[in-house]
Amino acid sequence: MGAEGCVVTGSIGLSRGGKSADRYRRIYAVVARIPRGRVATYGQVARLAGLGGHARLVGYALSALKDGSRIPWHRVVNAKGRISLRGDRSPANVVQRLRLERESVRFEVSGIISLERFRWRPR
DNA sequence: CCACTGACGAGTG
DNA sequence: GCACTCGCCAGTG
Repeated sequence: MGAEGCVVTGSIGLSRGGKSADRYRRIYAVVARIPRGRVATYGQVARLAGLGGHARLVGYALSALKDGSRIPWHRVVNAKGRISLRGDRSPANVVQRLRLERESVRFEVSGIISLERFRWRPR
């Protein structure tokens, strides 16, 4: 799908000065480009968005997404290849795993994804 | 303005 | 591989 043209409508309540809002927009734009069946890490997304070193912002930005947004947030995992949402106590955790498995992304017994195999490598 | 929290990551022992 | 620390940014009380 042409994710590049996907406009982000998910405002987070930041109406002032646009610095922060612009960062969020970049983050969403990158996540929207992750192809089906692939995953990217928070740090990777931050780096691709020109925000190297701010992986935490990516997680913060994704947490602000609403249900129904077109952003494939489930394709973002941590550096260990593990799903981590609010200390593993959120139902969204299960949703993420199910969505990924449905895209053929396999989980190992330890509950992690082999980044060697499924990491998105944009060219 | 300060303290605390939160979908993280890299470094250290 | 695990536990702990520090750095970074944004939002809330």
